[in-house]
Amino acid sequence: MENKTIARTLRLLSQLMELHNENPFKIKSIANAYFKVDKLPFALKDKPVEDIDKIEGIGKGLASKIIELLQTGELKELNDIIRQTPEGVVEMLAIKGIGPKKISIIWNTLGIESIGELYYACNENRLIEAKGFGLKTQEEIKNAIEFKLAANGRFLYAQVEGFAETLSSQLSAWLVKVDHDALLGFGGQYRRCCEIIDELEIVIGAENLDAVINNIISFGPLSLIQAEDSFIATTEAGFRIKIYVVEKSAFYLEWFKITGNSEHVEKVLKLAGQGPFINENEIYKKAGLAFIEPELREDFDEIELAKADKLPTLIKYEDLKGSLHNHSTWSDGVHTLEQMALYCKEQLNLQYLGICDHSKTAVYAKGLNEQRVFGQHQEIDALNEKLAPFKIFKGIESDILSDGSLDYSDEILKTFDFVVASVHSNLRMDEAKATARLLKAIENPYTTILGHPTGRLLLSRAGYPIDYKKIIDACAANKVVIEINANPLRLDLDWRWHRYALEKGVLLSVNPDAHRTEGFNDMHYGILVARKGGLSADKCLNAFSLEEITEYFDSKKQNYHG
DNA sequence: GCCGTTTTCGGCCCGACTGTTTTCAGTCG
Repeated sequence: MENKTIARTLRLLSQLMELHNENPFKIKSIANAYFKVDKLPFALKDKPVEDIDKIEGIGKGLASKIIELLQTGELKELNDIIRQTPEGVVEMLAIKGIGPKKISIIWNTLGIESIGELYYACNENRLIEAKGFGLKTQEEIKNAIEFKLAANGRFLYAQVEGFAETLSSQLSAWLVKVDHDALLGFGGQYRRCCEIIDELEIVIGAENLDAVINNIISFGPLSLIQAEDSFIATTEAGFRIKIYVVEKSAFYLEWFKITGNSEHVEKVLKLAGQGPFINENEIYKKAGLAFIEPELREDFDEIELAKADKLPTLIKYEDLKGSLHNHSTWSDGVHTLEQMALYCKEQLNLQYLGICDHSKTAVYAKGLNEQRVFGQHQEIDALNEKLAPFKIFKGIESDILSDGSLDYSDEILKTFDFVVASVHSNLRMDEAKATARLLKAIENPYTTILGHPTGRLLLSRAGYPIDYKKIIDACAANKVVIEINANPLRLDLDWRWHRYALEKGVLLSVNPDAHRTEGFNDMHYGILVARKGGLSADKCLNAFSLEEITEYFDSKKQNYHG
């Protein structure tokens, strides 16, 4: 069992114990163990069992729970407490904005045992009767439930990627037997690299149409059923798959049709006619357009750009020369500064690493006070000598406080090579307040990059509302770069605003926000949405070479060094 | 349930913010 699963199990146990009003200190140590396990730099399953209770925060009791999980895959204590809790009540733990204490009241005082009932109770104005609940809380719970329901059956790109690739190879292997020369391709949101996938669309171009159609129901990995124009299946997790089977000669047209959104497809076909087409290139050629990459087929402005042959050369992962905005053990990261740097240098062949640990306000994340900022800078200086020509830039992820100021004095701020300014607290501001707050941070001469601009967590939290145009215009005026936070849960700045930012001359940066070496991998997802947004390498800060970015940081510093 | 011992049980305690209170509890990052 992986650490992540163990950690999640412990978290669930602590939440359920809180729900059942058990000893708060006991709960706290289990919750603490969840954090500790989640941050371990090694896998518990590789550790001798007798060493587990030596880990800080894990004593005999927790060690035995962990060992039980490792050996049996289950935890009796958890199973017992789950049995004593209605399923719907356990599900409520996933609603943002309410925790175990509030759920306990909802369950035990109001007698509500499912999310559906809870939603109904909000509409009937019944929640405000309970102690500690008022109109605002009721409204907030209602909104959170609506958000959660809207996320039902929808998945992050990163969540379906592995499944999709496996399915693709299984289908290919199956096709080799049934129809050797068939063609296969993904379409829809997956091929367009959308951040959220509602449905996985696949097209098969069959040489032997009958053979494929008559046998596909027996394709083992999916329980397919025949629908009107396709074969459909839903996985246990609720993910929908749709497979279209067409004659091989119609494959490219069909592939094209299921790839772009309907407006894009309609507009291009109006120009191109009905085919047949030997490939997608020919469709665009006949339409008098330059080839449009699948990511761009959203009926944004790509057809006009293709007509004028002004499509951007989309950035590729290989264009990245460094990685900015990452964490280390100095704050809440799993790996040390040196491990993070070596990984970038040796595994990823990058030229530089920007380290941006949390600032002092983020106490929960071991944020750096002024003293520790100096300490980290000394370590960076030493590492830079050791690892040259590889370079670690001294950065910080400075909290944007409620009034828009950063949480260090100018004296400290000027000691950094660059500053990522991000919001981590007070996330429920209205648009006017949230925008004003960000504007003030953008106008701060020490701000180099605006971090995850809306604070959203895809499918889980909406993020605070902002006036995008005002924010982007201010970034242009103050030469502030906007982050594309590459964590698949964030992908924030949203790709729909990349084009506007680029038009205004704002640079973007694909930042993984890595908290461990594996986190750098998220840059792949950042690149996918950056391509979708129309980003080219020359407008991407971390595609700058070491020399170029050094110059960029230096010129930014002219703003306050005079 | 963990830790750290004055070695066998007492003390454990992020801070800001919000919404609910009328002094504080719950939630969050």
